[in-house]
Amino acid sequence: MLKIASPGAVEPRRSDSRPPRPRRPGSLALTGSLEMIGAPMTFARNGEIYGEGEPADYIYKVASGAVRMYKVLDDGRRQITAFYLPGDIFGFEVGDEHTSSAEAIGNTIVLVFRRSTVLALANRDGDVAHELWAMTARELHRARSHMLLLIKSAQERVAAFLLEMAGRMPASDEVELPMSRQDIADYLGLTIETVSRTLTQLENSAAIALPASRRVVLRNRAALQRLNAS
Amino acid sequence: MLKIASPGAVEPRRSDSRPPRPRRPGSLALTGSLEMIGAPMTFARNGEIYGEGEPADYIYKVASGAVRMYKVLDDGRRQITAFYLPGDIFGFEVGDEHTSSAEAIGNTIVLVFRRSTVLALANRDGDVAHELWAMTARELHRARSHMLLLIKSAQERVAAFLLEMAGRMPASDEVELPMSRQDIADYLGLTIETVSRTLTQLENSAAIALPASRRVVLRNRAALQRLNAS
DNA sequence: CGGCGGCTTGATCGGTCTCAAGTACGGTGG
DNA sequence: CCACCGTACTTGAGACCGATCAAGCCGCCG
Repeated sequence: MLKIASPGAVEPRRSDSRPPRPRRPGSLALTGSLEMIGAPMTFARNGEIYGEGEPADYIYKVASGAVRMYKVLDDGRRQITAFYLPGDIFGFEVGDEHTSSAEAIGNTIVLVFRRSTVLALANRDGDVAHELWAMTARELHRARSHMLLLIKSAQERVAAFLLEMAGRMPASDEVELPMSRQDIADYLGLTIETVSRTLTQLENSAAIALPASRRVVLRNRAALQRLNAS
Repeated sequence: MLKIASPGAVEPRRSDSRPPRPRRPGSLALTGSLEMIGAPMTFARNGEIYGEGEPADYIYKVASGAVRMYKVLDDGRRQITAFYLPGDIFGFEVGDEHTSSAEAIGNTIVLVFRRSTVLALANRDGDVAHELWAMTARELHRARSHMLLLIKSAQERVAAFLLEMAGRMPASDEVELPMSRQDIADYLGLTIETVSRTLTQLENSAAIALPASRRVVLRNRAALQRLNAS
């Protein structure tokens, strides 16, 4: 239990200077009650979007690509707490500082919003305030589900992960994974070898197919569900 | 990984009929911005306060005793997501249903508040709304810390648990644990045997003393901190 | 005194980690 | 177009930690 989880080989660099200036506008629909203009911002593969402890001045919405949010324990182990896919909003904090770090997984475009603007809006409009609260509650729900994941066996964790990703993707039977095996491992609390082995087991038992290492075809959802207790 | 976590031997029974009628008033300070009257309600040891999926019409504050909040996987495994001690507020949901179950650990008195009252108040007062949001955010923070726990070794988990409990108790060097080994195990994602063994290890290494099975003296906080990576 | 539930301790088993090669793939330069 | 390289991924063998199965112990209450 003293292993380093290689938090990205290449030193991450944000590909843009931080405080962004609106260029092409993008819209953030806070589930309808709030429509805002965001500045698009591009991050290179493994680029740091923000770090734990930094001031949380901005809120982000994934336009394309994918984002991992994580914490690093002081012995180097990394726990990924969430993946964010196109359409997802992240980086929103109640306090003034980010409580986790966020990085682009591949090349990624996010829309950026000033936190102060959103908070001001929430102060005037109760519906907006409720939206923000509901967002935090959804994160809480996801975190609790994730806790349940972490007490399961390797097979259950991987099966649950695949089902979760499939549910969040447009074409829901063929999943294109944006993240590496290491990312999956750090999300599931496993090692990369165990993730790899488990995937081949699932392939051998005809539950999935792996036409490419990052492309997963769900061949037998029922079998995956069965593995995935509750 | 197919073990039953004995979700309470005796069938839990609430010791009071559910919709409570105010008797002796107790106060709920929502960190200052909200002061409310709550009806005291008593639950026997292992009594169910509410179940997952039930309507979330009430909010609770622990007056005395302790409460466990948990989810049960369909194979019987139980994950305790949180313990609530005197002063703690729990049972608050953004949606209309409880997303977990809650039980009294020992004989417990809670103060009960109508959710609708609190929500109405929040609609009129932005500060109250912010308080509620902050409460959810604190829960999120606790859930994320708990996730980090679950990827650690048994020693680290138990050490972290003891430090957490000590930090939440009045006398912070001698901890009186209200919960059983089974509860601790289900909280930490371990078995009761591993929890027990780990405690004796910690005692043998002089990090703690165990004058009674539910009484823990923190004898060497530094050693516990050292175990507890980040 | 007996019985029972909660806790501890012991012996063995098994799943996941660890260490170590080997393989596939994508990009770069000749 | 192909040879080369680096990175990501897979596969194998062995070790280790925590789970499992099984007794025993302790404190409490009838």
